[in-house]
Amino acid sequence: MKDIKHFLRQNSLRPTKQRVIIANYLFDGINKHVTAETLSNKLLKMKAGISLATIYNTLHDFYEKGLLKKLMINSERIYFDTNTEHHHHFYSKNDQKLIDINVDMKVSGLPKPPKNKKINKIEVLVHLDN
Amino acid sequence: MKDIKHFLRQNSLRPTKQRVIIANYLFDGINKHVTAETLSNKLLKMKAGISLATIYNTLHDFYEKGLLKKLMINSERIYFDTNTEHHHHFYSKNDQKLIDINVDMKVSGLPKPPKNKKINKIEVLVHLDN
DNA sequence: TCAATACATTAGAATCGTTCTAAACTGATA
DNA sequence: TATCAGTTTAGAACGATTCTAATGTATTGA
Ligand SMILES: [Mn+2]
Ligand SMILES: [Mn+2]
Ligand SMILES: [Zn+2]
Ligand SMILES: [Zn+2]
Repeated sequence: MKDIKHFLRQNSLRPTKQRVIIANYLFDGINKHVTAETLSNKLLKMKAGISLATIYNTLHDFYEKGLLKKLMINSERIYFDTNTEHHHHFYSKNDQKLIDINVDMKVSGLPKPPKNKKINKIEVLVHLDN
Repeated sequence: MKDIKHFLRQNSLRPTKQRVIIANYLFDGINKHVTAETLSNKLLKMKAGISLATIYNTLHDFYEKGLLKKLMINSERIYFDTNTEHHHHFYSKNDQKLIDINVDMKVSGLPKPPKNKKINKIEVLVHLDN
């Protein structure tokens, strides 16, 4: 992303020092799956001393503006996904890693949803061994 | 289940008062999705004064013996499923409820897994609106 | 330019589901 | 029935996340 400050402003987010650093990292063109912890570690390596509270705040702010997707994969932590298109994932529990599945998959044989409910979205999670 | 004590013994679990009550409820022939909290509430209504610690212990003991499946649907709580067959779910975030999808669904167009990894299982979660 | 102010950052406390600890209890066995 | 391994339990601890409230900063309009 060339002009992160402009990008943040466009999304009604003040381009603070912290948000610029985080947005520069997250939206560098390479899709990422981060947790508060993995992001914090990455920022520490970059010598960016951003508090955990701000990391949580920023992830949620970005999420609220639709810049990130939330993935509820396991009960231990929340993943945020920079790929906001509808897509599926490989998940390796072993190395706690997600990999995007961008090809168009089809689910067939789906039964009707229960009365008065309608399908919002279908999520396929492919668990990997090892 | 007719003989819960025998059933527990068969699974190398001592048929204690608490386990018998919980197993009688969980394995009554109707598949269930419970959390520690929903199970605790149900047991309270049945006037069974079983501590939360025991509820957690028992759910995990049953899980370890393969009598329950664990479902990591969201980051707020762990669901245990009495249906241990491979199957999929409708999930209503709104009423925090899971519904089994027992029909045989097919996922087509799945790409190859990454090098050195193989597919363990495919889980389809159908999110319901409302 | 520069207050005034609305918004953002932060350390640390609080929350909450879950796990751990260690003392009391009980089912299995002889 | 005594023994003891396995179980239950209250309450403490844990860990991810959220909250609080004090401090800092981006924005803006005079
Ligand atoms: Mn939890
Ligand atoms: Mn969490
Ligand atoms: Zn993704
Ligand atoms: Zn199920």
